Amino acid sequence: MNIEDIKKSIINTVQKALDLPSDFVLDLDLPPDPKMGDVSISCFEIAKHISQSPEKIAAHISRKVQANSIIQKVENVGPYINFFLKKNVWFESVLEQIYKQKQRFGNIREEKEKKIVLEYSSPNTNKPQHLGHLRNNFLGWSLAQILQTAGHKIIKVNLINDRGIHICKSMLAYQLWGNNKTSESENIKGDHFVGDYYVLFEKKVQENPELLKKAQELLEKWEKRDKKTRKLWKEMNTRALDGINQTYKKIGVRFDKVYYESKIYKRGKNIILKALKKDLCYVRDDGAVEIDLTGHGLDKKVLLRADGTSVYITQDIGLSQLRYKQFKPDTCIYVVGSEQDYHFKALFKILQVFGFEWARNCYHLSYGLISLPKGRMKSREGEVVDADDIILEMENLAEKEIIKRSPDLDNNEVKKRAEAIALSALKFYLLKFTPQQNIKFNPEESLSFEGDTGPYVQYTYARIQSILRKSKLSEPGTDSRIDYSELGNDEEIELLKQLFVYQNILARCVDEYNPAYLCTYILQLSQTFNKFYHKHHVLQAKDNVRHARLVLISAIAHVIKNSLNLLGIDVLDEM
RNA sequence: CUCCCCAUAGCUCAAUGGAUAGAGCACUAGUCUUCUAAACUAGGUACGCAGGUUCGACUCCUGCUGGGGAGACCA
Repeated sequence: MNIEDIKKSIINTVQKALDLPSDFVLDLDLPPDPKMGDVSISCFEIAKHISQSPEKIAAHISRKVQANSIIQKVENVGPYINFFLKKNVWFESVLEQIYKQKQRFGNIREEKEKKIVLEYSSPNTNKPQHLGHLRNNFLGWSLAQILQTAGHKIIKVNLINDRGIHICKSMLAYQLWGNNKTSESENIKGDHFVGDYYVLFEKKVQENPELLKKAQELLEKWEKRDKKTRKLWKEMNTRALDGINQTYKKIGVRFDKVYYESKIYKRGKNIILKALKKDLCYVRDDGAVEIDLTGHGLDKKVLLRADGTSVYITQDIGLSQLRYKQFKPDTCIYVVGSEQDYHFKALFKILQVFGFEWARNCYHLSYGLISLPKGRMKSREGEVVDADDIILEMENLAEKEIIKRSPDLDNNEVKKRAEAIALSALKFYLLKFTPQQNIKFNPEESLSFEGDTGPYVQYTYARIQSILRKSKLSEPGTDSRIDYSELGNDEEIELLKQLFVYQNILARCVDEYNPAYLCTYILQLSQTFNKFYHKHHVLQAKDNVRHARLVLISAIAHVIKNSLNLLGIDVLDEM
């Protein structure tokens, strides 16, 4: 018997007791107080269906439902039916299912498996990534992992914004003040090297507005494929990308397909010209091509400049169509910050107006901005929390903590653990917020390894592994000798309940594109385990209890590992 | 001026329209000769304001106040 069978069986007893149609949807809840029961069903929906008071229905069912192979007893509290389950059956079902399914545990196959193009990251090649990009990268990666558990095929896509006025700004600054330095000669990571010139440009342009014109001239030269300009562009771009890719590697983020704006930016133009012929948009008096979206609750939007060149949205129109042709996905998800909410509303609407039906299945996963105590992050002024810097800072902190605890540890092992712990703290910190929520960055909180943090969960996992190692049963298996009726104290029941609902949590993450539910969940699971740990012994318990508890904690470890991996976080066997 | 997002404890965040609104941080006092104290235990405080829908609202709707973002031939 598995978890699904148990749920169905409980629901079925209620359906039968009331002669409800078998497709009548009933959901199981957890009662607020464990003393009330193990699982519950509320009667409000049933009451609507059979026009009786929910209290009467609950009372009726609690009298009528008999104990069976799963249900111990039934009680009603007002309009709620509370079920007490037979502990041994319940524990055995859940724990053995986890043991059998391992990393597949909790995965729910959607009826229709979809092909999904997931665009995330999309960096500019004129600067290194900062905290906001990390949020994007972590969200995108985690979401890809989570959606895969539902059987969806995910194509992770990156769009490198390697062209445009912002790129020319750093190029111009280098031309003027670079003195032929290189990132190698200065021993600076490529993206930082380029980013420094971008910041320098923005500083100098304050004193000398003429520089902006020069940057625009440079852009024109670039578009005309001027040899010297292209050479400089290629050099600086290669450096910047090299640096960005190093950061990707460090944080464990990958892509299935990478697009370069410089290669595809002209693509949207033809689509717009075709739409023009069909009168879906129009040429303004000054020659620019515009679309009127006021009928759709939006504004007018320029699609092509008077000189025929592309604007930002032009290339997005082109790329979305290109990707549709290449992959024929069921859904496209764009992971992009909330400051572009309007842009994507307009983009999807324009595509629909142009007759691309698939645009209805495009979705902008908008996430909130990160602000610093001083205010908004500003790349152009260098007022940012740099991604590489904060990772390094956290690794150093983690290293200190590790050495404090294990002074004799091998240096390589220290480095390895420090990296895992630092990234865990950072990833967990950024993922535990609901994506839509803005984050007020608090340096101390984010650098912490204690409390509601990734390392806390990792620590819980390491504790379990330590017990399993000492038990000589690193993988306590299903065994007919295991007597699950030995389990049943408050902490054990609470742990089992949480394992029981894991797949519901995961399903919500899939449905709502939201990894944060998993964060909340593993924190709670870890807390409950740590309470159990302090109150009850595993290794010192008598034989049959010990064995059952080993299976329980092993199952918890599996679920923690699964969850952390879905968040892009590695576990450690020792900390 | 218009549109979008947000408002919960001193601070940072949780809470599929349902039972007594939860964590962490900070503060106080405890717990390591016992499976790793990155842990645990005990202390108390909150749904911005005003209406509405509902058997039932932190959750949905309207208005207001306050904060953030957008409405560029920037990306």
